[in-house]
Order: sequence, then structure tokens, then C-alpha cells
Amino acid sequence: MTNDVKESFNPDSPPAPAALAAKVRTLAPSMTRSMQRVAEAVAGDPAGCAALTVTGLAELTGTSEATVVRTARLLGYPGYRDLRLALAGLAAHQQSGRAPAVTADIAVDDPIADVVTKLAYDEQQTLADTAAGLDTVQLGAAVAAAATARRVDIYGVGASSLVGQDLAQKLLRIGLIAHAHMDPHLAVTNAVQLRSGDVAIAITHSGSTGDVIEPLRVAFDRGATTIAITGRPDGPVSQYADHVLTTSTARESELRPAAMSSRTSQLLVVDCLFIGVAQRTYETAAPALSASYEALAHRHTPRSR
Amino acid sequence: MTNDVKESFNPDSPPAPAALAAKVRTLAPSMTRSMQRVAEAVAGDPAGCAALTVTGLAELTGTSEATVVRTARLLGYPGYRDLRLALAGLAAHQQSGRAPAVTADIAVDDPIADVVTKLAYDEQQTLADTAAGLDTVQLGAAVAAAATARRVDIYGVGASSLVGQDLAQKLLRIGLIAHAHMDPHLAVTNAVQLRSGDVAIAITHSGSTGDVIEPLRVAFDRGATTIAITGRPDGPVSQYADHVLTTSTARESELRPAAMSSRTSQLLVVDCLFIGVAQRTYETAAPALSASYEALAHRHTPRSR
DNA sequence: TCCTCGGTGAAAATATCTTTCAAATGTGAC
DNA sequence: GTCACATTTGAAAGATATTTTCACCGAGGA
Repeated sequence: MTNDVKESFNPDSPPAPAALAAKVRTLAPSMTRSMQRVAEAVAGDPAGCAALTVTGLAELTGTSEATVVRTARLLGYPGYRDLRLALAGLAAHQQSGRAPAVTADIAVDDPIADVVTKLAYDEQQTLADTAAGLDTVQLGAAVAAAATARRVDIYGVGASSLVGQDLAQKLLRIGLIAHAHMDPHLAVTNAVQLRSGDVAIAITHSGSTGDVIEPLRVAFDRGATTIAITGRPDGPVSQYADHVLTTSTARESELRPAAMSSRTSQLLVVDCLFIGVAQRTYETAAPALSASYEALAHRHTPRSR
Repeated sequence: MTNDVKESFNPDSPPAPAALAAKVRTLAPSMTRSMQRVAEAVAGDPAGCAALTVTGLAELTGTSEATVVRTARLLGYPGYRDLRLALAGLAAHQQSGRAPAVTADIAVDDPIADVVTKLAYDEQQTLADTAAGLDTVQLGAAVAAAATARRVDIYGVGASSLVGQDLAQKLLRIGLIAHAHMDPHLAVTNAVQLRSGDVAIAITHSGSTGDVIEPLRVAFDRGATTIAITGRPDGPVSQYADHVLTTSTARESELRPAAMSSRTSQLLVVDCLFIGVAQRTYETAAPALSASYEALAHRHTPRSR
């Protein structure tokens, strides 16, 4: 019906991306009074106008729908609908511009929304740092050792204990024999059993956690291949590690103890290790993974809705 | 309980800014086939879809206008018009800003360096999605409840169990009475003890893990404030949750089971919860944190070299 | 004063979006 | 397998929003 005259109306411009304010200024002289009011409103508050219908904008500016449409045309759009779409884009655009200003520390009186933003940002940063700082040669060696190990023992206490359990869980799921030791005494006791061909992994952010170093030392002495995942590659734990995987030490604040960001970093390393192993043992890992998935499906209750 | 509200303007979510793809992924399972086709088209080519009318999009996806509108509603918009507006915003956003879109899957023969890069990127993405999709009102309510709770019980099995332990550990460190239950039977047994003023938190990615839902239900019935941390806010678990915190559902691949990315998401939510509580109880939290830090320092062996 | 003409908005015409409703499809019980 | 029931779906009716039409208004010039 009316789509035949689509492009004959606006000879001058394709839909302007962000230079809307400028365009308004340029075209203002050639506008009539009412059109100027509309253009002004649009340039002044793109986001607000994007939320309005033609009628709404007409009322806001004290003009009529026809004038609004005419203004939209003059600005280079086929009609108001398209101007509105562009406006929405612009609004999102300038909103995103303010985003990167979130490098501040988390404060006690931060609103919860800021906490979420800052925390996510920090953790993203931590991940990037970790990925950048991770020695892929060491990682490759660790993967090779773990993939062919007779058994894998993992040591971690405190927050690192959870990371160790995570790794153990995952390795178990792809058919490896892995165990995360949480009790330091039992860890040492078990480490005595290790020998060449076995793998021992110590996880400690500080690099100097005695309870973790001790079993690793024993494993090392017994001839097992030892791996340290630590934020302090120069720490004592590295003495007894054949391969050291470095986690990043992110900023910590009063409200955000080191444990929090180190955990993110440790988990990334652990995940990389896991995927590396899964790749190398793909033949057995893939079926094992789907089998465990199948088994779990039965534990779910049907959706309610 | 976040059941949909028919007539009000903003049912459950404010117009999502950039987290659309994440939202689509989260809600996809609860969508019908045709709705999924629409959602897919929208997530796949926001810019293209923003240029289409309802009818156009319906034809493109081989569905009807009604279905398109339904999908828009499900995604949290009052109607298609608003979805379209948001789409335009998104398009502008990703055109100008960073939209690397290097979302290649991790393959079996990827070199280890690529694994690290891709994994870090994926997790960063997951964090961003989670942060964007997290309802800060619900979070605020959850924080308020937890901060003043007589005791906090946490339920999680499998991978979520570790997240629960992490949360419990942290809350304990700032002086709260928190416990992560790993045995479903004991969890139920303990849930019976809860009453008004207590808080129960269930962590389940699928939203339908019976072992976790059951204790939460008991706690709910007993009058405790219940919180669900789940990737499926429409799942059965939400029935018994006063506050639902949504984690993002990232893409999973054969080598990268869902558990891996859901864990990242869950941990972010848990961290936010923790920091929120720490803020509210700062007077007691701060000394408690430094005290536990002090206590641990003695467990470290001195640095070598 | 009267005429002309661009500017303007009310209202009609059209396009677009939303809702309703019944047919089609799937699902579970028997 | 068949039936009863619930869910999903699209066609068409209904409601809004946008665009177009057209007549009115008022400023400047003969």
C-alpha cells in the first residue's frame, strides 16, 4: 500500500547512528517552530523519548502527531517508528558509555546492585589475569601426568579444599581415580602410598600452607609427579613441585578476603587441567561423562509449571 | 515465589539491558518449540530482528504473530514493541562496543593454550550474564533475611554442594551460624527444626533436584525464609522459595559439562550474598574476618628464600 | 482589505500489535 | 491401542499506534 514510496522521501541520510544531537543542530534552522520543539525534546532526552509513542511525544511537546512524524522524516528516518528505534539504540549506547567506571573497591555502604557489578567485574579481571599468567607448558606437563596417572591425590585445606574437591569430582566423572584429601593427617598417611606414576596436586593460595606442603613433600620423596597450584610460585610449596601452576593474586579488600578471588583463579586452573585431561582420555572420558549425566537425570523431579 | 503477574507493567524483570542472550538461554527450556525458534532468531540476530515487524518475525521463524508476542512476554517485556526497542538498543550496543563473538566451542584437539583462552572467555561471559540477569531486589531481600537470621541452613548436592560449603564457610567466618548440609536425609531432619526467623538456602542448577527441594519444602512449611539459587527460576524448587536468585545457564559442550559453568555463576551469586550480609553486619563481620585471618597466619610456614 | 501560502493539528486511513478462540498436536491413563 | 485431557498453535478479530489527508489558521504582500 504505502511501502512503494519508502525511500523517495529522505534524500539526504541513512539512519544516523549516534550523531543525532549534531544533526538536530544542523537541521534546526530549516525546521518550523513546532518541529524544533520536537527535535529539542528528542535530542535532550533520547531515552525518555524512546519510551513514548507518537501521541505521547506530541503531547509532551505540545504539538500533534503529524508534526512528530514530519520531524522524524526531516531527521532522515522513514517515520517515527524508525526514529524511535534509533533513539532506543542511542540510549543503550550512551548508557554503556558510563559502565567502565567500576574499578572502585567495594565499600560498606555500596548498594547491592553495585556490589554485583563490581564483584563480577573483579572476577572477570581475575580470570583474565589468570589466563594470561598461566604457563601453558607447565599446564601441558601437568595434564600429561594426570591423564596417565595410576591415581591422583589432591591436597587442599580451607577454601582451597573446595577447589580440590571440585577437581576430584570431575576427574572421577571421567573415570580417573582421584581423591581430595581434607584431613592433613590422612593426607600424609595416604601420600606415603604414592610412587612413580602417581600424581599429587597441592592447592594453596599462599604457597606456604604447612598442612598441604607436608603431604606433597612426602609424595615428592616417594617419586610421584607433584603439581602445585599456588598464587606464590616462589613459595615453599614449589620446592616439592615438579610443575607449578600459578594462580593470580587479585586485589583484596576488607570486605573481600583473598580467599574469594583466589578461588576463582584456582577454579579456572583446575578446569583447564580437567579439560586437558578429558581431551587426552577422550575415548573413555566421553562415555563416562554421558553415563554420569544419565544416572543423575533420574534424581530430578519433573517440572511443575 | 515469582509467579507471573498478568496486568502490571513490569512483571518480574526490568527491561533487560544486554543480557538478552543469557536470558534466552535461561528461559529456553521452559519454552515451547515455536517460541524457541523465535527466541533463537532474536538472540542470533538482534539487529536483524529489530528491523522486523511482528508479522515479519513470525514469517521469518515460520510461526504466528501470537507466538512472537508470547515469546516477548516470556522474555520479560510487556509486548513485542518493547522487545523490539530493546533489540535495537542491543544492536547498537554490540555494534559499537566490544562484540568479539569468539564463542567457539572447545574441541577435542584444541591445543592447551586455546583451552585456557576459551575457558577463561566463557567464564567471563558467564559472569557477565549472571550479573546482568541477577534480580537485585530479590538479592537484597535474601541478604536482609540472611543477615538477621538466627541460623542459615544450606542445601546442595553434587557440584552445588561445594558452592553451599563455600557459602557456609564464609558466613561462619563473619560470625553467622551457617551450615551446609550434604546428606539429603540429615538435611530434611534438620530442616524440621527451622522456624520463622531462620533462613534456608537451596542451590540447584536444574531447579528440580529432589534431594535439595525436599529440605527446602520442609523449611518453607516450617515458616523459615527460603531462598533458591537456581538456573531454572521456573523449576519446581521455586515453589517453596520466598526469594529466587537466578544463575545463568551458559552453553555447555561435550567436554564442558553444565556443572562447570553453572558453578561459576553460582559462586558469583553466593559471593554477592555474602558481601551483602557482611555489609549489613559490618560491626561484627569486620573483626571476625581479621580474627580468622590472624588465626590462620600461624598455620603458614615461613617463606623460603 | 483581500489573497496566497506555508505551518499546523484533527481526524480518517493504514499499519502494527495484541487478544481470543478453536483446531491441532502431544501426553498420559486405561 | 484408544480415549480423555492438557498444551501448543495460528487465524482472525480487536485494540493501538502510526501515517496520511485535508481543512483551518495566520503572516506577509498586492
